[in-house]
Amino acid sequence: MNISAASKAAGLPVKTVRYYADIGLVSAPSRSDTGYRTYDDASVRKLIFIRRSRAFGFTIEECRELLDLYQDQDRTSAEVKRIASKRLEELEEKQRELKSLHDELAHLVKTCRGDHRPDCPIIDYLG
Amino acid sequence: MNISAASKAAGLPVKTVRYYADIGLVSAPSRSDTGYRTYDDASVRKLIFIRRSRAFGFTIEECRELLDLYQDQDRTSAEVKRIASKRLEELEEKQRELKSLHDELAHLVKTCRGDHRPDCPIIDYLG
DNA sequence: CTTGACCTTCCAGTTGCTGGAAAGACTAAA
DNA sequence: TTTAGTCTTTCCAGCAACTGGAAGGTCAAG
Repeated sequence: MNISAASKAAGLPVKTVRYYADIGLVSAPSRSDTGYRTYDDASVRKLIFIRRSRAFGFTIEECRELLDLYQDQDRTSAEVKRIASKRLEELEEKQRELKSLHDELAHLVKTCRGDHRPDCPIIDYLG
Repeated sequence: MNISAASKAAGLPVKTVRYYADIGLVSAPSRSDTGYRTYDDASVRKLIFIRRSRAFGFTIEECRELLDLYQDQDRTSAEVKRIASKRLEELEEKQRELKSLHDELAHLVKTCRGDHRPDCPIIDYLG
């Protein structure tokens, strides 16, 4: 499999696939005689794993840990759960932040008349 | 006012205050004989305005527009409202994304035993 | 044989700062 | 007056996680 086939199979841009090997997140793929990267199904599975992990917002470093655990038959689910719980808490914190920002901005937008005149509660609040 | 006094008054790091002038978000401050930046109350008010705008997640470019409107006596509140509404929609979109990620991850974390054994629904889901 | 799609490497840019080095300026105490 | 300590300056590099583009080699179809 050349890189574009692997990228399609993994659902990641070609550039990103190369990037993940550059930073050592996945091991360097083997090369054809002419230097083309060649991928097998196992590599694609790892790329998919990373894509899904990234979708949850895990950092590259966390993806590295998760990938290690994925490939470790002696892993404990406790370790996986620890990493996931940490991310879950971050998501909850982010949700709280977002909600408070949202509610405040929504209130301002609602009270702004949005007409041709200059007076505006949004500007007043910011200034 | 030297830069550190202005930074304290505005609630922004010194580096950030310099940065905002570097990128032309605020105008370059006047300088003392020895080259120290000097700030007045009006500059500080603009910095505070930017800090609050940034807190809502407005990009630097949006802050630029908002600041222009702030300083424009002939602005229309419609223009302000348009920018704020756009941000509000983004916040709502982000909230939806976060909620769906959260719910999915929360479910996985809940169903993971988190013990010494390797089997784990989180890893299963990612892989 | 040519065309066009693919592949390579390398370098730069994105966003919004932040850190650090080297050097000059100011202030207060000894 | 010296000295120490705290400003301040500029400039350059780095963060995260890619993404874009240039210059050039490769491959398959017609």
